[in-house]
Amino acid sequence: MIKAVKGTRDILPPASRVWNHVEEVARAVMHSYHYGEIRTPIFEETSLFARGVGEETDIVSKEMYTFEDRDGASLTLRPENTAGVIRSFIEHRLDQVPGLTKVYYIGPMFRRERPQKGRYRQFAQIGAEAIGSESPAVDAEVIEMVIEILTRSGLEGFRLLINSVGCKECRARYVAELRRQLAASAANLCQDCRRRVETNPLRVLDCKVPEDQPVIDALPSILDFLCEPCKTHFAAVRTYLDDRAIQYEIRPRLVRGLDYYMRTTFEVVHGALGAQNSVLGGGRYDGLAESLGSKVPAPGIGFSIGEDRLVMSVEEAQPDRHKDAADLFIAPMGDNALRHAALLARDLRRNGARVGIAFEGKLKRILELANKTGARYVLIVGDNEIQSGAYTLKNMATGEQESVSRERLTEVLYGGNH
RNA sequence: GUGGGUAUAGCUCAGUCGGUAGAGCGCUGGAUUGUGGUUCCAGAUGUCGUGGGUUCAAAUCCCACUACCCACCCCA
Repeated sequence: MIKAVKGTRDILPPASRVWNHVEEVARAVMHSYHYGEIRTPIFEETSLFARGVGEETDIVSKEMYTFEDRDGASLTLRPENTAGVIRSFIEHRLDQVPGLTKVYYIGPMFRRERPQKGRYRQFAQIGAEAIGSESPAVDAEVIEMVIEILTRSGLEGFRLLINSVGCKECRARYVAELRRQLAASAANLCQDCRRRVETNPLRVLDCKVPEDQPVIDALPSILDFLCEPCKTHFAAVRTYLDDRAIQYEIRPRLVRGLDYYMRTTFEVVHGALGAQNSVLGGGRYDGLAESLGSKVPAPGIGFSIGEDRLVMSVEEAQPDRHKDAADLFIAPMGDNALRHAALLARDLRRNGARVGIAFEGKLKRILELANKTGARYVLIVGDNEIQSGAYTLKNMATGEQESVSRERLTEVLYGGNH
């Protein structure tokens, strides 16, 4: 039997309803913040991610789906979408378009990792980017927007974590200091951390090995190393979040994995996700456009929600809020009735009702089916009903039946008295 | 890439000391000519993950492999 490849999966109805719901909420919220949808290709030149995400990151060094095109070009399935959006921004000279560039995307990303709870090789992200301003007010609005999406999706019990990772200059000073202190206590660190001291000292900060915690606790906070502009920026972000009464926790240890982040970084965590407790991550990336070849500065900030994880968390909160069920299920008695019922179903559907129709089977069987699928009403259409112009409408919850005209049927379905 | 766990019906799982497989749910038909849910009756579905070994005999013991899950690394 051919099965879905490792780390990929089918989203079937009715579970797909939750996905639809989450996406509808996200679109509505982002439209209300005046974001427009951007659709970029699902694969790009490999060099885009190497330069954008960072050559040394795990994503680029060992997780990309890279393949050679027939003409020899190296292409890669996108592992994230910020680099693609910035590429598009530069290519189409969106800096020339009046106002901030505010775009969102929903779609699949690909990383060749070992799958586990909340982690897939093909996964979906809902993300947004606001490009063209360094203002901390934009940071706050982006965070407000993403919190709005989570809340209106029905997510409960999540926590917002924020931090500032500084700019090139102040982070470099901080990293140097970390290296200095960690080198001194390397003997007390786990294998991974000893390696991290060389590769990426910031990662030592969120090491989970208990034995390492004393050393980590003694390390300085990056917030004490921020230069004046970065300090001011972070303070302003916090003020704007306070204005909105958005609850957050400052986590100086919060480091994001992608190289391009600077200044504001944030993350939302939720308990339903196992070891991958992060529902979304985001941050500011002021130098990214230039490093991808933009001749003009294009400071930006964005986030991406792990849609798989959000859906998982929402399901945890409200397991059966989204049921698939027909408003009306039509039971035609015989071939004549089926032809009549088909036209009736079409008209009712055009008016927005969710209508099912039984193409075969005895009435008993059809009622069983309607019952199992949760249909609210069954309409029995037989030759005598067609002739008399009065159908038999059965309320499946109460078992009551009435003889209804076409007008009365419409009234029951759309009249709001049910 | 590393570690641990699991693998028996569509799903969730039981299966004793090695004697050739079961339950619940679901599915199909009937009790009911055009009336569902509850109930009753009947029925179908298995490469016991794959391959090998031990044995008169393997779902069960041994070996290898594969898949899935969880965790590490890292991230959404």
